[in-house]
Amino acid sequence: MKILLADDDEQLQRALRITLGARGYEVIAARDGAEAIDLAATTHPDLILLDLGMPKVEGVDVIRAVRAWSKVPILVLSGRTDSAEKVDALDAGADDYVTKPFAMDELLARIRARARAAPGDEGDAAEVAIGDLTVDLVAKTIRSSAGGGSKGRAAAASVRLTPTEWRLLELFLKNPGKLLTRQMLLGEVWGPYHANDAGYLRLYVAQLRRKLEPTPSEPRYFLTEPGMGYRFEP
Amino acid sequence: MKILLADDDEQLQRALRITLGARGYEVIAARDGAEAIDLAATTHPDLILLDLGMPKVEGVDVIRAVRAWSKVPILVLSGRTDSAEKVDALDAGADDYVTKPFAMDELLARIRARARAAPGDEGDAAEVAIGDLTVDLVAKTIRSSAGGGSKGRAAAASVRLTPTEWRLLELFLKNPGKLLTRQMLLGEVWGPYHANDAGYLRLYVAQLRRKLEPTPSEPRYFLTEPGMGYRFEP
DNA sequence: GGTGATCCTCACGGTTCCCTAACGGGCCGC
DNA sequence: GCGGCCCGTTAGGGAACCGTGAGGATCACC
Repeated sequence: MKILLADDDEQLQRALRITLGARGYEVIAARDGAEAIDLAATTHPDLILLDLGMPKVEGVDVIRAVRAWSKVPILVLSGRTDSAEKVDALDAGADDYVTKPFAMDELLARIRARARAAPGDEGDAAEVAIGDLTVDLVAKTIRSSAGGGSKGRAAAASVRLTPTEWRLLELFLKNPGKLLTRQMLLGEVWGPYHANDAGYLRLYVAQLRRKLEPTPSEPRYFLTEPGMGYRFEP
Repeated sequence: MKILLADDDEQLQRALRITLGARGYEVIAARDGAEAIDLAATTHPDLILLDLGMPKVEGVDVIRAVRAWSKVPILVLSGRTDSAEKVDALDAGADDYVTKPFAMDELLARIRARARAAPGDEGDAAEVAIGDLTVDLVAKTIRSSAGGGSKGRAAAASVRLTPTEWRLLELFLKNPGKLLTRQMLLGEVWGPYHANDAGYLRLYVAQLRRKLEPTPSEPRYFLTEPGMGYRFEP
């Protein structure tokens, strides 16, 4: 359970880091809005604790930027008690709003509530079949489904994906049949600032096809939707 | 959007009923905990507004009883500010906790946040039927509803829409039965600067008809309103 | 310091899509 | 009957997009 902690208050950040760490959460720290957006994209946290009023990027803009490509729960911390600010943050996509000062056990309970609602990543069916290959998302392995023991090992050795390829493949396999827009794919894999560089995608989709499709020149599983994006069809 | 309002405070209940009703929510009222559990089971609300400290059944027990069989979002209202009570309610399964007195616009924003996170139990409202075809607006797919196995696959494969056609179709499907003027359609699809170029529309409406209507020459779903615009009739 | 893998940039054909233009048919007023 | 208006249809050019290959930049590891 990774939590992205975005707060510029040194003292509060240390206290939260210790408390959350003791509860078994893995804490990633960001000190301004830009860093928060960046880390949200690169580390894929399971929850974001966001302090409004950080330097560089306005808090509501951080929420909007993250929501443009991710549904990760966002819990806002703020010293402001205006209901207008709460409404803005919640409508921008935040899931909860806590005003400082707050009781630590209440914050922890709200974190648990958000984590509970979040779709469990390590749910079921970590294995997906693509043609003659079987992909295991948790073990990060690909083996040949067709019976043979030694042959299977040999095939597994021949199909190896790079980290970026795994991130991309994970997105496809978790959204079978659905259209994934370029914007969404680029945001999830490379971060929100590269949402316009379409060149990356073509290259890595081509590599996935070359490694996973039976006939890469005529894709059957990783389909192109011209002008919109790509689609994984099981 | 149905909201189950469980509150024994007569005055607050009336105020909430009026406010929520004005926002387009359908309000179901319960006056004690037992009635709340009962109505939650029989009416299947989309969200529960629950006041702690109602007679007959303890608030936290209501939460547990509902959570035993449903994941409907529960938003707790309470006059108690103890963090211990908040923790109990949240850990029992509540999704949010608001202390009275509260600002009405904040409550509404929190309701929107909870409603946003709940994508509906199973029936995706994103699917619309047009004749023998079923359109899924989020997955951007069109498949044949009629059972036929191989024929269905073939039809699904043959119906592919371009990005502009999807934008236009989305407008029609989101405004069923309503007249859409040329001005409105052109502005939404091609931007505000092309509001007078009527040529685009004829072309793309024709393509939608050719791809979706059973008999494109005699439209049944995408109707022309001469001199004004078009209308989608489900 | 060398080596290998990974990631990104750049440039080049092929395909798809979008828009322009022109033509035919139904409806209305004259 | 006749001409104008609006709608439906078809064909074609230009632009954007996609697939592919080669090569440099960066980093981990030996």
